[in-house]
Amino acid sequence: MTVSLGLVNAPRVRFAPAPTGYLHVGSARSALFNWLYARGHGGTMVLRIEDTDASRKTQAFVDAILEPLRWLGIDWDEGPYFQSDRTESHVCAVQRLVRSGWAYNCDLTRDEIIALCRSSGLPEGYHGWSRDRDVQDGPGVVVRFRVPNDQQVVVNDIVRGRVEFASHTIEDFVIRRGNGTPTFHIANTVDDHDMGITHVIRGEDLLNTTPRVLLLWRALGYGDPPNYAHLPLLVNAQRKKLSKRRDDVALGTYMARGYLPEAMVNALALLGWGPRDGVEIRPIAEIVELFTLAEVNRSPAFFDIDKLNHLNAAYIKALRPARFAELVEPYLLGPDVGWPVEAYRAEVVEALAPDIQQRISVLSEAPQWLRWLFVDGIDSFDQRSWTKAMIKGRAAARVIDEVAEALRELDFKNPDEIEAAVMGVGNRLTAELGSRVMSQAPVRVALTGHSAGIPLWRAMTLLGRDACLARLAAARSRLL
RNA sequence: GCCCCGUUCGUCCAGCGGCCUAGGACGCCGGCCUUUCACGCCGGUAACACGGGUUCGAAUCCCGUACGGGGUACCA
Repeated sequence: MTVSLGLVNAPRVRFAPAPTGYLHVGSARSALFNWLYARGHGGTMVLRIEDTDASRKTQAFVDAILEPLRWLGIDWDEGPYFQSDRTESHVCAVQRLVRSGWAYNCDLTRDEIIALCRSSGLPEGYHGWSRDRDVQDGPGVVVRFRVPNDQQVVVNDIVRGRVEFASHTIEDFVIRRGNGTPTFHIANTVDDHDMGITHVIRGEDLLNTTPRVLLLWRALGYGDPPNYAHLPLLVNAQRKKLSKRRDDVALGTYMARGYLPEAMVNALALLGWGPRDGVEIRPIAEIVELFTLAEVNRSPAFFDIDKLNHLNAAYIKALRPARFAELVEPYLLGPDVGWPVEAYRAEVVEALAPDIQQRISVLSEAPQWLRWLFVDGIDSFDQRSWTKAMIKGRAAARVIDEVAEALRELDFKNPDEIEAAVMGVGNRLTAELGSRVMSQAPVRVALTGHSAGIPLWRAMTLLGRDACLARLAAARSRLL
């Protein structure tokens, strides 16, 4: 391998996901930490798809990884390379190991291995059974690595420090399957070497495989191995490693729900690491600057959706109205949004943007705050809101009648006039009836179907006089 | 079983031998603002797993125990 002199110290990292059909938040975090390290050190980020069996080298599987990475803004300088394209090199390495005596053939099945353990009284496992049997290669015959008997294999982990493994606890693992394909260990070793990887940054679940790679590395005469950094796992509320089945781990679902990539990346960066100054919400450029691998935690982190929501809400609030309107549009034009697409008006959404931005934490919550604006009339009232404002609220019918009367006079250009009219009714009735009458509540429910919403006067200006009067009348008729 | 890793508020993070009466953030609770809901602001709740060392001094270093997790495949 040749390395140009000026770049000798520039690190090369790699993100090496298996194509499983989607990108996992844990993988995304690994990708991010690799990326942070590379970007912070003028390094190179290599993307390598670990499709050892090649059956998953399809555009769909690859896109399922690349698209979320691009969305997050995690870019790469080389690749994607495909492990399946490099099978020849891997097999070559296996052959070299066989020739040099570091690896040998084995034709034992799982059952035979178990039987051997039983009959010899050894604990279950592979005890070098075929080491000296001189098995001939052929179909179904695997190649195993001859793990040295009494050696300490040391992993100098940037995150965890020195981790030692006694080689006798590692069994002679398979490096080439019975069908001739290389396994993860050998492929990884050869690829990391050939690609000049200087730092392997990945999840702690791979820590135990590292001594094997180190052993292979040495047997292959590769020289100094890469540096390793094993990140703490991301776990669920039960403190188990995030799993596809149990947990909500696909990046795509977060994308779809309306999390902003900036917020997602910011949140991911805070899992297993934190800036010393305690400032959590900050631009990625600053995180790149502050991030160091040695500061990464050693204990598992729970991926807390509440925290994510908080970050996302903060990022949404910070959006300029025009930008917010642009980003939220797909959510307001969705199929089950509840109003016809023709009703949608982008300029109104932009005008209301600040009102919506402060009320939602994910973009997909936007429609519920704007429904009243785009529907033809209120077809369903929120039950609790109706009960409170119309039934329990005092004098709802009179409020509606008098507000409608007052509104007829207005041109609806000025929200202040509308406010004065509605509040005037409330104050008048309060004086007349001798106890507080809230005029805003029934009006709001009549016009929007809900007791919670954006400032009423603004909403009414947008609705216009005719719509307001019609909705007031419709609600009023339900009160009889 | 064996191997490896870990353990600071419910959660995430800070703390790298004295600045700790342990700090920030999320959540939760209370208050202020407000004739809606929010936002914002103010305040509160709540943690160094346990036991031994080392040291003048330990959340910080060492050992052990407990608990949690990961790995233990012809998955990666």
